Amino acid sequence: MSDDAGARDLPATAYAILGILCFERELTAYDVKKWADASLRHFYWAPATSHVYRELARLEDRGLVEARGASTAEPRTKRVYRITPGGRAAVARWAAEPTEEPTVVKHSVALRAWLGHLVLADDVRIIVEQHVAQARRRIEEIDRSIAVAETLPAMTYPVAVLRWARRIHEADVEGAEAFLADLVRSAPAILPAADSPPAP
Amino acid sequence: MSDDAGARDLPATAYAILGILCFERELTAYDVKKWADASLRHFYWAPATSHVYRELARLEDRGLVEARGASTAEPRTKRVYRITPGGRAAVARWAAEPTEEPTVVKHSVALRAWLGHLVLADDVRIIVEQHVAQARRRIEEIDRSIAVAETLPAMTYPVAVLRWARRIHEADVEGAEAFLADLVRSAPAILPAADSPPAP
DNA sequence: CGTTGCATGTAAGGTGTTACATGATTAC
DNA sequence: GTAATCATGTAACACCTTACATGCAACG
Repeated sequence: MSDDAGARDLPATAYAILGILCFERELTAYDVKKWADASLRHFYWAPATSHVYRELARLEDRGLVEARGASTAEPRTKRVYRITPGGRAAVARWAAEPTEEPTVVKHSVALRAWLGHLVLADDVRIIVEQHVAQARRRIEEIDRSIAVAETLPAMTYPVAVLRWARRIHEADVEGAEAFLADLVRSAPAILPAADSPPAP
Repeated sequence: MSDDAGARDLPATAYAILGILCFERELTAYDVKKWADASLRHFYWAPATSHVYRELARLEDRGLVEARGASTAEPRTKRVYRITPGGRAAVARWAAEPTEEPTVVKHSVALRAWLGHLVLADDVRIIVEQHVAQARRRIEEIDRSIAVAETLPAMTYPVAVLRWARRIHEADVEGAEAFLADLVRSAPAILPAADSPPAP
């Protein structure tokens, strides 16, 4: 038996939550969710609230986190979680481990645009333009996260990763704009429709 | 009753598969998987093979695709799928529909780098450098997909979207390199360890 | 005194994966 | 003839979400 206790075969999500718990002394499940929304979301994923609760319960079972406050018996009372030495060791081991896991970009607007030949060029333009606006707002959110993190010590890695994520989302905006420029060149007869009267 | 037959509440994945079937007259499940690996993977996702089979069966149930070849009764014989008019209408409707669904970048290397403070700076450097190499290979794959698609007519949208995806993955490489440069600046004492002898 | 934010969960169900089993066809 | 590729699925399970239920605290 090796000494990696309960740390076997956890999904990346579990390590993400464990990772969040490394930045503060203790957090409620609710707090973890807020951290995920503010930071993790931009380069990994934002778990559902209920998922965070379930994941923390599992991590507690495995001894990777421990809770202060109400015991499991009393429902609906505040519970504050803290990472254990075992949890810290597990997440550190995971973080140092090289991976072949490919980066996934799940981009439902790009997927729609990919099917552009099925719809009016104008509809494609609309959804991509909307996406550009949304992606710009996302970049502003990242900037706010960076601004907050920069003021804190011991956040140099998170800040560096948020900057990395920022570049990716900037490229998304640039790519979307280049796509729109392409669209204008390849469908000039359709796109100006809003300005010019329809041909008889 | 509206006439949107069996097209209710399908996940984006189902539309992705339906979309692939719009590009060719007919395809086997195996072919669909290959298309997904070559194209979809770079801006959306690559489904497991078994998933493609299950999804095609569901789409057939709903009348959005139809199969030629062996009937459902005979197992393990070749089945070729084709999109139906209803399927084409459903995917066209979906593609034109604006969405607020945020783009997800699921980047397990960035997640590890985010936790850099838990491990040796050298370990962080190694996994990020490895990722850069992998991301560069990914860009080459995208280039090959673009080269193939460019020779085909009616692939202008897929080509434009692949270029968009290419920008995103290029930004990933640039972001990773900037991260590494940051790392050298903030941890100069640790990083050159490989070249210089350890201090006594 | 009502709304917003904090706070915790359960139940049910859909999505997606891995592991496994099986066989036909093509190319060397 | 045998290896690789084509080709099809099932079973079991893990992951994650939505919908729902509950209640306290602070602010206006």
